[in-house]
Amino acid sequence: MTKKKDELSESLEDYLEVILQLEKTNKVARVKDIAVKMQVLRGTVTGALKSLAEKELINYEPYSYITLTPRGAAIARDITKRHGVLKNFLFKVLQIENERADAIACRMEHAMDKAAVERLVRFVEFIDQCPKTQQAWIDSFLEYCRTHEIDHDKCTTCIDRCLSRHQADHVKQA
Amino acid sequence: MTKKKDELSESLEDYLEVILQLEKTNKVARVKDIAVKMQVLRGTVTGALKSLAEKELINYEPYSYITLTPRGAAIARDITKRHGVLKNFLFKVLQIENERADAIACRMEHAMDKAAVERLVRFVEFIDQCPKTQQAWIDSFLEYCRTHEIDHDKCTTCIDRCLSRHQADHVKQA
DNA sequence: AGTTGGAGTTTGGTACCCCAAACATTTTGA
DNA sequence: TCAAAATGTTTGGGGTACCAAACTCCAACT
Repeated sequence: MTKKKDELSESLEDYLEVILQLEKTNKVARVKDIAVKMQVLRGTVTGALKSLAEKELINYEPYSYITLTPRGAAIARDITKRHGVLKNFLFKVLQIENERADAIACRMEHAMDKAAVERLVRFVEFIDQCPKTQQAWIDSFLEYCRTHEIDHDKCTTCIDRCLSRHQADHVKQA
Repeated sequence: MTKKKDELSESLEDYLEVILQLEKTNKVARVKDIAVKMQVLRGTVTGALKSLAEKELINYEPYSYITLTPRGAAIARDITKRHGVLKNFLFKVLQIENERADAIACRMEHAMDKAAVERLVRFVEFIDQCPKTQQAWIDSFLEYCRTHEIDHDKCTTCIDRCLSRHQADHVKQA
């Protein structure tokens, strides 16, 4: 039926993301604001809006406000989620500087399919919940980035600490 | 001087990557083979080659073989490295199925800057070397993906095993 | 109400990347 | 050696995405 031409270009995905963001902060999205966020001229925005309207992802009448349709909003939320997940991984785990993490996430978010995003969510969750990793392990990673080596003499105490922490946490909950 | 217009499009980056790959396996790159790998018609390849030749990234004479210039080869190797790192992470760590990991890596590789790639390399290295993670931890992650929860009762023994393994490895090397 | 300036749109142009199909060259193998 | 076959190139056309600048609309202010 619909073949597979439901596919949006990366650019249009970005527009949806920005529109959602503007709806949240400003109630409605205006061409000028979209243009600023997308770093593009207003004329370019008009073109993109027509395209999105054709696909029934936004409600658009010339000279009027722009709102997302339910389908558009769903896609926008999905993309925003990807963005958040990726940025979180880049920033919190890989410890890439905030702005840059955001910029990279913005480009990477279009490359992953649903399953991959889901996997990454689980992965970050797992780091956060497995007693062997958590923040202590991420801190060790930062150390490793500086020194480029692991001091195996320290590992025993590190693992011991990990065990104590786990037992403490475990007792707290019991 | 050169401002920042050294920037290659994602598409041209892909062409360089493919040409490098073909140079390795076939000694030289031919238009038809590039077309197959890029999933594009031969005519499209010719256009891309002209573009790359203009930027002095390949040696190109009509109807003749194609080779990378030193600059082109350097870029191609860089992109190939990104691709490998990403695929490795997606496949080995996130355990995304081989083909799909490759396809996603192929799209993500253009989004990361040098520092981010470096970080990811270190990250995978670190997982592989830190006694608290390594393959055992990755296996636990897979388990977590299935169950969506951590069985904290098992953590103590898991950490104990980790300690033993580390001590065994450490002794081996001493 | 009339004017004016900001917001939105249109138009014409560029660049990229692709396809289809006609065309040119090289390779091949009979 | 000399035509097919395979390979490579050109041409014309389509889609997207952008800019610059002319233009239209609307709303605010006097």
